[in-house]
Amino acid sequence: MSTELPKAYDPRSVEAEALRVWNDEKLFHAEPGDPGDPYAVVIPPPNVTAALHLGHALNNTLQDVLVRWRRMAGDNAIWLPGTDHAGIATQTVVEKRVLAEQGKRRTEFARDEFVKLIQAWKDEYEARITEQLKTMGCSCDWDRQAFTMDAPRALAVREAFYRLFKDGLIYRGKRLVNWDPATQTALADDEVEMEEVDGHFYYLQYPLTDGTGHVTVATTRPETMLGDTAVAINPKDPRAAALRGKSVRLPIVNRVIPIIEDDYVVLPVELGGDEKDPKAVFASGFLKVTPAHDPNDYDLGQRHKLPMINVLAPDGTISDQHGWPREDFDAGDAGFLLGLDRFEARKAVVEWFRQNKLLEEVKPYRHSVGHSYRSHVPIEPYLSDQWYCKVTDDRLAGAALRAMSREQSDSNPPERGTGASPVQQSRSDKGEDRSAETHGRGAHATGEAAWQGQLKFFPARYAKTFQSWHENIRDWCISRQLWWGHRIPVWSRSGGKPIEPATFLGRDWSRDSWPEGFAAEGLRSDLAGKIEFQSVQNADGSTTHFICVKPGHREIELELEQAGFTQDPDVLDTWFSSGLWPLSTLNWPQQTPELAKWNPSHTLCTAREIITLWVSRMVMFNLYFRGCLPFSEVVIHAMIQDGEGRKMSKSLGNGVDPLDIISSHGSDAMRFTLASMATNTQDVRMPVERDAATGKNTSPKFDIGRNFCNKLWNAVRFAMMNLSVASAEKGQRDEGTKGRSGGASPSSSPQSLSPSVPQSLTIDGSRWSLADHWILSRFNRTVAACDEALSNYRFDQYAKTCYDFFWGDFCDWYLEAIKPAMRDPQRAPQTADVLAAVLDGSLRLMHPMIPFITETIWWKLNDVRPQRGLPGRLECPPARRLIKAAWPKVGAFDEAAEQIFAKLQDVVAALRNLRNEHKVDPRRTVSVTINASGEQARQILENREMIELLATCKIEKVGEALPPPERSARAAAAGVEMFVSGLADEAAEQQRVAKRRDELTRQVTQLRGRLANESYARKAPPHLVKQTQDQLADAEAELAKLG
RNA sequence: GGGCCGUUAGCUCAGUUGGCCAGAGCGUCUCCCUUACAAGGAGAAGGUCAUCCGUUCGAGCCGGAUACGGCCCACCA
Repeated sequence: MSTELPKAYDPRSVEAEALRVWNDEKLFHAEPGDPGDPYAVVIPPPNVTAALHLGHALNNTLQDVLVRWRRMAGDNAIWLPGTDHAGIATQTVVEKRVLAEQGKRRTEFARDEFVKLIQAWKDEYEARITEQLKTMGCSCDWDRQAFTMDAPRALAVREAFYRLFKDGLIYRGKRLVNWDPATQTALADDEVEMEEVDGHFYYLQYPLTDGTGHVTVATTRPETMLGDTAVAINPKDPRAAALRGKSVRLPIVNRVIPIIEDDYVVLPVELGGDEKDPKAVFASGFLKVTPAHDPNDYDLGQRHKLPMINVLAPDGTISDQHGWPREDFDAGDAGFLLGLDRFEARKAVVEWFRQNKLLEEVKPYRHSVGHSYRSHVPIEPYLSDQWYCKVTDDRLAGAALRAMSREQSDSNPPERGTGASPVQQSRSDKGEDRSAETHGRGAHATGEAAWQGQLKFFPARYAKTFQSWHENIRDWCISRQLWWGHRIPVWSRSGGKPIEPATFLGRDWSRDSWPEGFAAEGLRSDLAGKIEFQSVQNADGSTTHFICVKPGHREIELELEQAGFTQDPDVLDTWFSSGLWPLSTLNWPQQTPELAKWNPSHTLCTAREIITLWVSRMVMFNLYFRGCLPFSEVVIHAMIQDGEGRKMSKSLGNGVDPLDIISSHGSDAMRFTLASMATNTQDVRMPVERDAATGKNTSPKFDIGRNFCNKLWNAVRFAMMNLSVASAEKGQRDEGTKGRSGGASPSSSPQSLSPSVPQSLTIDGSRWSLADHWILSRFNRTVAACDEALSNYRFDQYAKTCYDFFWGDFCDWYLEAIKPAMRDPQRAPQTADVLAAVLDGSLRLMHPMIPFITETIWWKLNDVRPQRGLPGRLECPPARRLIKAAWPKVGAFDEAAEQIFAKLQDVVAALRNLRNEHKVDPRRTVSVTINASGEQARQILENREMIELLATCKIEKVGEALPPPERSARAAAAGVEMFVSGLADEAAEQQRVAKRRDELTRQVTQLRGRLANESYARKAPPHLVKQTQDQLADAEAELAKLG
């Protein structure tokens, strides 16, 4: 057994070995039957688009801290890992790569062929991500690693879809979606990024059909005029009356469209519009209405029952193949625009108006335009058939709102049915009445009592984000025109294909007319509960039947397909499967013991950007499908920005691989630094440097963690040398006292602590010094502070508490203070008991944050000194592996020892300061005379050894009213006066004294002023007034001594 | 336009219900390779707490306004 440790800590030498042991011994694995309260964390599954960056490292460090902490605290703790297929993001990445490498587009591949390419990418990055997490020391239960598209998760998705479909919470809708013409898919509102662009306002004249003139509409997108079906004017507009009932002839297409009145139309400034509203400034008062290409116009169109004319193809070109009626081409001359891209068409339309003298004006206009977060092209509002999830239903968003902690939500919580709902109702109650009859929360009623008001956010302010999102929620478009994702489990008869045979599944499918609703009328009885229907009336009067098949019934799917039904080609929005994550990772819908044990999980740890995208959906789904919350506490941590304050992201390419940092600083150093950065703030900056030699990124910010690890390592080196010696001696001593187990003294009765702690206070024959009492008390305070910090998810405070205790108290003071005792054979064994116990406790305390180094040291400590602990004072239940060792319990504080020790620290600091100011060589021992009375004199004398060592001095005399020795410098601290003799620098001393006098004078003036203030004396709490008086007295006394 | 967050030392950040001289790490300066640690030790300098007004005996902290920076939502007439 070697106790020799290398002088500098080398993370590489220990991290791999610790990982191997944890892994081989399956120490991250948990079983539902294990003892302890359940504590589960589900990982926010990283996207397989790319490797992890430091933002993920922060996210996962925090989770690992929590899981390791709770595991040590005795919980049955589990951390469920996995990755997300990230639909559009991953497909786009692979499309780009294939185009770059093979020069081929997605459409040149067969669907399953291309999916295989994406699958290969996924395999590669999933492996890299897993490797990164493991190298970071994440104690995930790797036996349960999941992927949002693997078989168990696919089952969960299909089951969820089927149930929502059955309950009327999924419906087919023709709606304006955010269409990305580049990737040709619909985007969720959250996937649209607003960007400021320089555009123009075009003023177009539309002639009135009665030949009495024209109206001028203002638009930034002139090409959409091809789809105009009305011109609107505000009824308050003075011109409205004269135009009532009139119509205009739309240029180019010659369509006759009505002039309608709607107060949505903004009045121009000259007619009373708001000057601050840019719209009013630019408005003409006439609004062209294009229901198929603008969300507001769509609403207007609905209100006025206007036709919708779609003039674009999915790729963003002008097209007559998607709902633009033939008549327009017969009547007008729009043909020349067909096939033009929307931006080319814009120019062509403007040019046409110019040539026909109908272009009144063009003004430059800067405004924000929605762009695809993937392809970065402008979004086109586009009319298309999509699947929607009716999250506006009370069973989803309403339930999520009720789950919120009361004290965190609004101070005046929304009254149900009033406050929050008007917006919601006006949005959701149009044409979505399919689910009315299936409503009812009866089944979840008992559950609701349990979860209502239980969801908490840390920091609490993020509860507002969550709340306002749900109060203003719109139905969620869940279909995506992609190949990478969960295929929508709905089969339909499309394109008027004949059904062969016409009768199957027990009913005649040649009929177009079906009864309303989802009744399974006429079906074969064995199909009950296996399929669900929805029928939709098409614009041409025909009916489309949509059939959702319950998972596990491939034979029905085949039967449908043989009969001419086809499965929907679209896939589900990636958040649909992510939203099921807390359920699906535990293999829901199967009722597994794991599910029963760990759902709800406890804490979700994520970044604020996905509170709405992800957290919301998990809450809604878990409440809906299982009647309980997915987790009760949501921790939103800071986002890591680069040195310029930009978000760290793949697309910006400023991400830093945690493995780079681990190679420059070590995993523990990275984790420590990240934890200490996890404050209550929103963002933290991380200036990054690139190492020219290795090509890897690094940052000096991580030095703090590396230095701390090195300090820990070296403190242990020191302790080991002493413990191994001491334990040998101790063995001999113990033989004389009838075979007590390895130094741990049996707990007789813990001593009550006298206020003045004599140096020789003994427990079971062991003499404990003041420093021993002090460090134990400090340790207990540290445990309490760590518990507090971790319970409140203040990882920075946890890190700082450990840092301050270990470096500031343990290394700087305790280890120094006990050096004389460790050299004294009489005292060494007892002191070693304390040293070993405090070191043991410290390792436990810091393990969740810096697991590798603490685990490694733990093993060495077990070798050198297997039995540790101070019975009744600091219990150290033995454990082979630190990861499974018990979390420390808070013991008694020793106020008296802390007070006295603090005074001695002040005395030492004052002497050191004096030495430095007088430029005394650090190696030179100086002579000190101390003026102190009674109790203080006694304390100084009792701890003389420590003071002399720490201040490199010799205390010559301690007493009352001792005269200052010749040529001595003076210092004051903790109410005692010190003289250091033999200091040559008279000038320095004069300067010091003068400076101190100034300080004191200023202080006295200030304090006198405060006390002279009558209201202060009257209104401030008495103990503060007393304190002020004492301070004044002290300052005046010291000033007097200075002369 | 609505909402949220931030502004504290040269840099990155703490500062708990208002109450000692506003703190830490890095950087800077001085001294020291002392037997755990130079990735270290001892000490020092450095802040009108963004600005203004208010509440209070007392404000970095509470209230109001302004400026700057960032984020979220809404909005492409």
